[in-house]
Amino acid sequence: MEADNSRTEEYLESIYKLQEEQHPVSTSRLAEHLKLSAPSVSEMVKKLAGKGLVFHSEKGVCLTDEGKSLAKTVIRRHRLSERLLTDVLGFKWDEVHDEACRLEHAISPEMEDRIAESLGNPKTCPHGHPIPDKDGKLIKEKVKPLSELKAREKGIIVNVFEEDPKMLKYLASLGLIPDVCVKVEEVAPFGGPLIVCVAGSRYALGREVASKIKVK
Amino acid sequence: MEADNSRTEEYLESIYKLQEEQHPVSTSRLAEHLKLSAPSVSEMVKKLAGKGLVFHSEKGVCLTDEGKSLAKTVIRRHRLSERLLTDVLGFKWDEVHDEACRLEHAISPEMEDRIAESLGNPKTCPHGHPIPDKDGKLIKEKVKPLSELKAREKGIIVNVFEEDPKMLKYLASLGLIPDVCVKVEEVAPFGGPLIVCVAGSRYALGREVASKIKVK
DNA sequence: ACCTAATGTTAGGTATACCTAATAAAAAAT
DNA sequence: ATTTTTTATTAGGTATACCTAACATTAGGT
Repeated sequence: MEADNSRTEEYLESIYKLQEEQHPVSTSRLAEHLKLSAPSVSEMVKKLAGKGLVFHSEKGVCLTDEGKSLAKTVIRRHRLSERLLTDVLGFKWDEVHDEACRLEHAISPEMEDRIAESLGNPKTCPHGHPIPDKDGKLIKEKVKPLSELKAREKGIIVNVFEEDPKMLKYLASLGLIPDVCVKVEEVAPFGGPLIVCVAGSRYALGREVASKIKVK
Repeated sequence: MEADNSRTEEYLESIYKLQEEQHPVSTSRLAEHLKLSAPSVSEMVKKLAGKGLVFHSEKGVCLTDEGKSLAKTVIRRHRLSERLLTDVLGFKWDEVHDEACRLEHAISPEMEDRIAESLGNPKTCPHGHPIPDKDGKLIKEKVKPLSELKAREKGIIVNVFEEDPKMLKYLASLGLIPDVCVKVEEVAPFGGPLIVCVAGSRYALGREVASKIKVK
């Protein structure tokens, strides 16, 4: 009876992402991230636990090995989809997130393989996030937020922790995309903006924004 | 609340296809095609009627203009997906149907446009069926089944009315794919096989199979 | 220690899309 | 003309995944 796993996949993906920020994931954070009510999430988490994909620790929800593996598969499909959308179909990096959110649940293991192969096994998505390989291995580079650089320090953008299309469009317009070198010229005091230099141009960048740009 | 139209799309697509063979579509034919029980279909059809996508005529279910238009959109997405899968991702024509059945519901109007553009606005799917254009126009070539050709007659394969992967694989192995010229050498009597000539080779082909190959 | 605020779960309810069993109506066969 | 078969629908039921309202539990703040 052709199970529809898309809700399960969506939950696991969210749990995985939240858990990277802060380990055991609370129901409320998960509900907020999924834009669902707390009871809905509470109930669904119980079902996921019943399927052996998550378990309840003291402080919140944790993925089991199987759950983590499935989550990584979904993330792999999401990021491969994004690459397909940009590299083959000519989408801009600010247009791909929502599309990929739908595609990730419609991709078979075979298609996953073929996309990866056709694109030359890309290591990252257009936003610079690592694409887990078939075995779930993924290379996390050691990065820090651009906002933590001091005046006169340089860094290379690794990834951008942002999904809002408007913000992404803005960042691209400044040339703030992965693999680009940024130099912090000045850091305004009292949480003020950073003056950064990208490809010869200078821009003032809010702390909030800068904290989402990860550099090495 | 982000409606999930995939079931609606699936029904409309089926109705459209069946209606091409025989105009008003009976509930039972539809149920058989969708592999669902008759009551399920009966109920769903009522809902589709409520949404103004189909209506009940004397003899069966008919698509409204809106329903037909939506059906063609789904078919366009299905066939564009198939082309993407073969032309870009290296799938064989016998591997694409099921993949496309899932993809067709995950494709936005924007993605539809980009696929079409990237592939140079293809006119047909890998099986030779026409891809409706954005306005729902589609060019149906005048064809007849290969099985209706007489001895010594020639034809060019336009499309193959078959979804079974095994059969498609077999046909491809004989070179029986769109745009190929076939000559019927002999027609065995009493509904027996046809002896056909394709690219210099001769094969015996059952009537059943030959009837699914449409030529011009 | 006590009250407030945040967090989590029960309880009860909705919509969607499926099912089987039974019934009604229409078409085909005898 | 009557029986049989096919076709369609109604009735009643299931699973999934969502909801609000109410209650319970835990954590801080003073």
